[in-house]
Amino acid sequence: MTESGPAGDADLGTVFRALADEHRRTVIAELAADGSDRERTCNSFDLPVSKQTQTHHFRVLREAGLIHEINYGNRKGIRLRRAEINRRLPGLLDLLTAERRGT
Amino acid sequence: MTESGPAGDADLGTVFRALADEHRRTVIAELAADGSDRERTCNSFDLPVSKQTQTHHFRVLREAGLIHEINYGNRKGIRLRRAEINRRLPGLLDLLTAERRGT
DNA sequence: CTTGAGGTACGATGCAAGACGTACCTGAAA
DNA sequence: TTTCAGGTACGTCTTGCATCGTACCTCAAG
Repeated sequence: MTESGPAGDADLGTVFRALADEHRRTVIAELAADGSDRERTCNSFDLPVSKQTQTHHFRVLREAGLIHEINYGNRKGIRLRRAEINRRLPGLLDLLTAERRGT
Repeated sequence: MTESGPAGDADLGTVFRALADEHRRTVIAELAADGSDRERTCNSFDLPVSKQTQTHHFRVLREAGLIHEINYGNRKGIRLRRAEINRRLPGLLDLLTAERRGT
């Protein structure tokens, strides 16, 4: 239900708003930098915020269509929607990885 | 004197925050779509907000390093910083023009 | 079954941001 | 010089959002 974003109704404003936050940008940049696209846990990003706030951030990223969230009940898997992003917003991930590398 | 943004200290968060607003995104998209890069007036964008709010929006765009504002005293010229943007944030303008064309 | 770590739901809070009203400045044209 | 449209400055209102506290849920491991 309601898979919005790059793979759905792709609102560029929603995507930019999602990526305006440094924590969320860090998450996507890390995912984008790892070419293996393996599933990661929310915890593995070491965000310096409470878990409630993390829930919030990952939800924003999901609603922007940037990630998939796989629910296992008591834990959650995160996966970058690389293909959809590159198809609908080509160049976006490059911007993020470039910033992270300190261009 | 504080030329921030793509041509200066390029904070991607500031740029995304600037482009998260639909009015500002419209401005940049229109500028990007016009290859002639001619100078335009603030009025020529027909933003459905008051002139005070327009002043605000153009300031945000300037502080994000996306436009130049040429002050003539009682009127103002707007110019896209295309070269700097394409150098520091390649692909960004394409994302905006693509959205506007209804990709 | 109990425990505990990972997650969510809901509410509260503090702050940033969009929008406008009023007042004022600037310069071209009448 | 008077007028007036274009812009700015400042204050205010309202909305959105990042953050956290409290409470509850879920499942795997004892």
